[in-house]
Amino acid sequence: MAPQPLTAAGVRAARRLSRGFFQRDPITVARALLGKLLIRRDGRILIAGRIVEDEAYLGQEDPAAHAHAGLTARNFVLFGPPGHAYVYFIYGNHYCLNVSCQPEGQAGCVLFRAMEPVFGLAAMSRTRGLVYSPSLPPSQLRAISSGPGRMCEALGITRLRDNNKDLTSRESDLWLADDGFCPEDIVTTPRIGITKAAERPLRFFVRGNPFVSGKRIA
DNA sequence: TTATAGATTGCCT
DNA sequence: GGCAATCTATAAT
Repeated sequence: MAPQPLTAAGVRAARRLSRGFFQRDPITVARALLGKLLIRRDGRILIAGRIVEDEAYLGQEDPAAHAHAGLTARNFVLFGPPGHAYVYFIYGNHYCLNVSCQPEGQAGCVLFRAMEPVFGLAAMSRTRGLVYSPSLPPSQLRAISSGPGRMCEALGITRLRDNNKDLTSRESDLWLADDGFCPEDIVTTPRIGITKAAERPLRFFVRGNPFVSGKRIA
């Protein structure tokens, strides 16, 4: 299945999500974020993807969450105001993007795991070191942004550039937006790639969407 | 000060 | 399917 592309006008018309959207518990926010657009503006270049997979990480009571250790120099964004980007470097190679949830002082976030590229596919592919053509097979289109590290690379997300950025600010070059799209069916599974609290059903994805990471399920 | 595991990916057999 | 790459936070000397 090929991605469902948007026009530049379609991307610009989408309404930016406000702080109140993120000022809720991570499970509610994670579910609500599926189908929303993640948009980057790089000068005159616009890049956008539709969120199709994410995971909720709770506060200090969640052993798998970075907030579990309490407030540190690395995770301070999680304890700050909602709607801010928490970016960390993992395995010496990749960045992962989260958005902070809950009122200020309360930790919690959503990890973005995969998006369906909808605008700027050539630019994303270039950043990913891939060669783009509209007629690529699904397996190669998936490689653009299915996976937390791949998504970040496609959007040019780094810790230096984006950590602690307010994604709800009008000036931000990275934001989330609602274009009215609503996923029909959401699947819930355990989170991926963790060992602690690995049984908790806190991963969510759009059923049947080919850009969800990992093996094809449901 | 040194060791190790980690919210991953891509290349190898 | 297996495993190396390669940085950082945190635990262990």
